[in-house]
Amino acid sequence: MRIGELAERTGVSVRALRYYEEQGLLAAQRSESGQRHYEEHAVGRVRLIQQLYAAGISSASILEMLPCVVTGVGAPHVIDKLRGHRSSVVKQIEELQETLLQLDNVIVSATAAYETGRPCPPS
Amino acid sequence: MRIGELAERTGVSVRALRYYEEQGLLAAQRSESGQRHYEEHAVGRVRLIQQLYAAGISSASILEMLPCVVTGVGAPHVIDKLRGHRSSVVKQIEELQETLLQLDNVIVSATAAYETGRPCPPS
DNA sequence: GCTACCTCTGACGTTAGTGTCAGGTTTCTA
DNA sequence: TAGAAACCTGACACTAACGTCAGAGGTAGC
Repeated sequence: MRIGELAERTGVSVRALRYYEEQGLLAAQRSESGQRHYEEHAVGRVRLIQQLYAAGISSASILEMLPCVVTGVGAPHVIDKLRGHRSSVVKQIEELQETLLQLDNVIVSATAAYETGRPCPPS
Repeated sequence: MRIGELAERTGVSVRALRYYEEQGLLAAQRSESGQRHYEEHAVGRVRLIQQLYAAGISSASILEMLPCVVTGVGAPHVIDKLRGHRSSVVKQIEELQETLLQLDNVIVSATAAYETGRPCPPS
């Protein structure tokens, strides 16, 4: 498929896909005229990249661990890095859960305050 | 307390604290000479701001919802925004949990591959 | 073969949250 | 009271992941 279709199927912009290629994260075949052509599995790859980005992992780190993620084989130092990212993700989840509690707290009391007309500061 | 102490106690840089003030997120008393002085509760406020930033909420949004977070009173449209942020946080948590599973998967198979010498692609 | 749409490269712009530096004032400690 | 350390404003720098634009060429339906 061409870049536009990949963009549409993954929900990622064409610009972002070219950027991934620039960073070495996503390869493409080229037609004679220079247009990019992607295999089916590029869809999964793009989703994986997006997930890792969302986890706050930089493109340089993703680049380093991608072969390992794809092939399942990795040198010890790469595995160490993966473990490091793992614990950072765990930490992020914990922090977000705490934020969620705070937001809930605020939403409940603000809603109550509005409904009753009586301000009621969150605990 | 002065800005240096607040920075140390919150783990946030002096520069960042001044930036929060610039954005209207964090007020300070000023001494005659112009130095900032913070109350004790500024510590909690800074941590809250950091949490919201970590949840991907922009300073403009934080500014809008901060009075509500602090006082527990909010207009309906602010409460709506809070609910919007809440669901975005929930989504982030879910995505991070999925990422965690993927990382675990990779770590396990890469470790096994290294230990046995037999590459074993992740499922 | 015309038209509309897609794609190419290259380059500069954007946003957010700082880092850093300069040049000057204030506060603390010995 | 001197010197060190902390603080002030203002300004420019930086990073990351793109957005956007220009100008040119490629592709597909009729």
